[in-house]
Amino acid sequence: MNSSKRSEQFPTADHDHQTCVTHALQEAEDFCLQQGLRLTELRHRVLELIWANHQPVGAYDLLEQLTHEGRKAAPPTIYRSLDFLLENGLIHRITSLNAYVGCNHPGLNHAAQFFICEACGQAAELDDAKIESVIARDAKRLGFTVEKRTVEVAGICAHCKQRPNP
Amino acid sequence: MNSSKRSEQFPTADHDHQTCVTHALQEAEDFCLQQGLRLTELRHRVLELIWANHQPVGAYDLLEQLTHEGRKAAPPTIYRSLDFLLENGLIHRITSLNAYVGCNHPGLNHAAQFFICEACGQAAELDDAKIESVIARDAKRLGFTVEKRTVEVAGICAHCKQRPNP
DNA sequence: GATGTTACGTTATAATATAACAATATAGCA
DNA sequence: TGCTATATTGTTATATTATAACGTAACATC
Ligand SMILES: [Zn+2]
Ligand SMILES: [Zn+2]
Ligand SMILES: [Zn+2]
Ligand SMILES: [Zn+2]
Repeated sequence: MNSSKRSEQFPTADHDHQTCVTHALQEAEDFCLQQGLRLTELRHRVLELIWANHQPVGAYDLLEQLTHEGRKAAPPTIYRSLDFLLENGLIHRITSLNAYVGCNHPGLNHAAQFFICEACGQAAELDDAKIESVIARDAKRLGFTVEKRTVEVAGICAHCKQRPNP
Repeated sequence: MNSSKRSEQFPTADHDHQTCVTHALQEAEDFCLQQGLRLTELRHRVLELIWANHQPVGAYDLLEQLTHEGRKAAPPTIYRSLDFLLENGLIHRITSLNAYVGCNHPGLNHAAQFFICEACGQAAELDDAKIESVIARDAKRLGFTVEKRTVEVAGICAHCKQRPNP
């Protein structure tokens, strides 16, 4: 039971991450094919780099990796790919980190909550309907129409609490 | 009933904002006196500028206002004041806007949620224990120790829904 | 008043993101 | 096929937000 319901757990050190990557890329390819979207080589590669691990990664980190691969790349190169991936729900932006992470449920454009470990840098994506309903209730009381939610919780994950130096 | 329980409402156009300002500044002065903190002229002025309205304001906006007042100011000037005000719970940073807004319950270092109107730019600060408890429950399930919460909801406030052009 | 500490001034630079326009690739069609 | 409109990427410059580093001034305590 290493990979079942992984999207509701904090990524563990021993999980089969290659499965995460191939699954995410496959889902992205399927989704884009289905939606008539062009997952170009660049966009595919950026998505792959983002999925290298579960740590949100900065735009300029990605940019550096692209240039090290020999590709001609400038800030707009990476930001345009990020925009495409964001617009189509394939990645999330972690506002509190100015960083980007792969989405566990691509294409849904769903609300998500993130728990981010300050020790190992990993982020867990949750989709807790309860949080959404409480926010919706507050919004209703205020007469407020919700457009975008940002729920990001920083702290220390269970794994890092056990290990002093991750 | 214009100003009662204002902290749980979206700031209305007709509310007596001068009361907000004087109350906030008075509370800040009292708090700093009580805690042995130095609310210097600069810090006091920055706090006052932030409380000019209920719209989160950017650091460089504040900086420009200071320089227009004839004060010698550079980015560190304003960021150091912001740091002081943040550390002592007198203001909040709105991560999704890179902007700063006065705190309704200064000194408590409490968790807060923000509802931010994309039309008028105003932000309402809530302190919904329910949201906190749901987050705490998720954290417990994950074995996650919460350090910092960011809950920011963007959308359209009731007032702006009624008026097409605020 | 000497001394240690805190706050502020000043210059430079880091980190993140976008504007504007040119070149290229792709898709749809004559 | 070749032509044309559109989408994508390349390129250069710049905007926006934030911090590093170091010096000076104010303040407090003795
Ligand atoms: Zn994984
Ligand atoms: Zn961790
Ligand atoms: Zn007010
Ligand atoms: Zn509004």
